[in-house]
Amino acid sequence: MPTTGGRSPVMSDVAKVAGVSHQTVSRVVNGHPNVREETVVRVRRAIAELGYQPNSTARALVTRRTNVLGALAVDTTLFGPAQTLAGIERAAREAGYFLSIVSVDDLSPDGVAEALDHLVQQAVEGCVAITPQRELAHALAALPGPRPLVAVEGGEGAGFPVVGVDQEQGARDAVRHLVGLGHRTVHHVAGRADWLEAEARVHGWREELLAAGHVVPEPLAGDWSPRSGYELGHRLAERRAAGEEVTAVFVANDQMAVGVLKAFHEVGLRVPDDVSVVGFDDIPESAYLTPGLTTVVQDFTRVGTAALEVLLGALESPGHADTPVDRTVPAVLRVRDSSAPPSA
Amino acid sequence: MPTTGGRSPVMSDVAKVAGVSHQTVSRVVNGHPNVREETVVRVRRAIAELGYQPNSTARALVTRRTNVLGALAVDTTLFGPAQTLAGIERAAREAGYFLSIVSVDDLSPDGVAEALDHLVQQAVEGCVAITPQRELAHALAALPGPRPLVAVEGGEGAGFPVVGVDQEQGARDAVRHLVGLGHRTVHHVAGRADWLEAEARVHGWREELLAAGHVVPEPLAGDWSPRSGYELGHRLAERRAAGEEVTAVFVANDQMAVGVLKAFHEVGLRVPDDVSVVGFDDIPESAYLTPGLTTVVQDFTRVGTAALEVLLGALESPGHADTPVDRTVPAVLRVRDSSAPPSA
DNA sequence: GTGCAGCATGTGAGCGCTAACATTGTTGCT
DNA sequence: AGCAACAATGTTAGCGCTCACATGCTGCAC
Repeated sequence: MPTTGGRSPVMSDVAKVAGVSHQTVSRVVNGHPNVREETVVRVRRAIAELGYQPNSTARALVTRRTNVLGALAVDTTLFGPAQTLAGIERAAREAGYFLSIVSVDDLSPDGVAEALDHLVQQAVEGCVAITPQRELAHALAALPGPRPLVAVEGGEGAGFPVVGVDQEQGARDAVRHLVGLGHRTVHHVAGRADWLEAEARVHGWREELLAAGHVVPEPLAGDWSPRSGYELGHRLAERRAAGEEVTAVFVANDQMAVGVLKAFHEVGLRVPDDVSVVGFDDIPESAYLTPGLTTVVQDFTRVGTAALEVLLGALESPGHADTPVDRTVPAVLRVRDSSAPPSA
Repeated sequence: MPTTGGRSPVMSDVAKVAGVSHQTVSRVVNGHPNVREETVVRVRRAIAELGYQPNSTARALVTRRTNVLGALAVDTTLFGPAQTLAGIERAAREAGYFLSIVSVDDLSPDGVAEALDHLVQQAVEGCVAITPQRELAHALAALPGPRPLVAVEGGEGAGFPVVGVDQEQGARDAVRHLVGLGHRTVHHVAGRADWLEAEARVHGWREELLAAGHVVPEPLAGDWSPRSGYELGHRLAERRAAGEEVTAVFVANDQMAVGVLKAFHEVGLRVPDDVSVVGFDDIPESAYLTPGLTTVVQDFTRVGTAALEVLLGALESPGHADTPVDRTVPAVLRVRDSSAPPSA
């Protein structure tokens, strides 16, 4: 058995064993035509014998293609971003790319710049950025960074394509559902004010209420966490106790809805008998809460896939990079037990 | 202003502008000593002027260090793996490494081999594998793949270090808590049978029950999902209706506990008055369920950090690779409202 | 003055690969 | 027969960088 003296075999080692030139080995490895079938077999055998692995670094140096895509993520402990990331990862792998991930916790321009730099240093060929916060989207648009870049969930008009779920439509569907059940107004527990998704949901909620000719109550500002939902749920209960009409609540995400449900339960408010509750996200637990939570489903996997599609498109035809195409995935209302007509 | 004729500037461009040799530029970039202060300044200025970015590929080719670590993840839509991954990512970045992620959905040897190959192709310097399933851990041990490798949450004795939470201790704490409250036995809704964590929790539960001299009921096999918790919750209620003593349940994760809670609620079983429920994971919702869920907290971030620590250790002293050190992070019981002494 | 550290810098080679061109031998067509 | 086209292979150069070594130069001891 031939040896390469301790170091891992390189192309010329294979060439020697197969009795050809290193270039022929390269041709076989890269599937070029015009190599005699018998030669291919010989080279393949030599590769197997030596356990040769092409050196992707050397290849990248000469081809100027690293085959690496970057992903900029925010808090991946949240349901949505984590799901989206998973979708991106799968799509990237299927397209033959590696995916390098950097998550950014520090939203200041410096923090974002550092994260982007990390990606640039790695010479990624393109990048998907999950940018649900306004601040992040702005920083991204202002900073130099990897290009082409596709934004997910926010940052319209910043000069790069944006892919995301139609938040506003989802919110309107939720409100329309409640109004359709006969509620004369719908309260809103909003997500973090600096999140674009929160803003879009507030907007959709308000517009739909306005369109229906209903009163628009003051929204309550939450932060996505169950805790804030719990606190605001109590606030809502107080409003009701004070005589305000509180028969339906649209909560900006399911985690906060969990808190709202608990608060209502504590003060003896029954859902949906006394108050209807509609959430957003459809986390796995939602169907099994008590009562089962009516919510708006976001297909995060599809968002991830779509984002990668757009990115790959930009990679293939760099000319089109200036004409950002926004891709929107529809949100779908899933009705369960937490929403019902108002009692009398 | 000097130009590089369209192409991005390389080291020799900087050298020309600064009036030094490319090697001196290299020294400045890499912070070598023995460069005159004035020269450093000149080179720095030239770098800034040209917007020079060192080519990491070329550097990697000659140094044989890619600065990339790999992460093999399973279903990142689950709470635990996603959290762990986030911890790994952060630790990797802080240590100056890039992190390339590949998630494996196909647990067959072929699927795992493909995922590993993806990492090897990329010439990662080391790899963290999240391996909660027995099958995955086995495939990993049998297959050639990136080395050094650190396993998270499973795969003891396979020849590489393992980092994880002490599942068994967590389970025992949960059971001891319930037994301490006066329950004469504790039922168990288990996780997916092919998961090592599920197995460890079953084991801990059984041992603790045995140690307390109590009856060990037949565990119910779930699959981590709220749905299975719901179904098995009903099964448990039937057992109770049939006269069996069901006053306490240890559920292998919080998501299933959500389903159990719903099932109990449907049949009029009050928690904790009629039955105590203890979960595992402490997902963000747990504190805000009704009632607040007593559960076992796993510090996933710490697991991720610890895994990377072990990996970096192995990277620095390859000699020690043969003496796998297992690192275990303790689990902590968090008592809330869903557990109480049995009634009468 | 000579010798020899030691600092500051330059020179050359080569990492492992692919692209471009050069070189054969083989075919087909006039 | 003669020449073009093409298939199969080899040869050379170079991607952008770092390493090892070579070269000057200063300063200081003898």
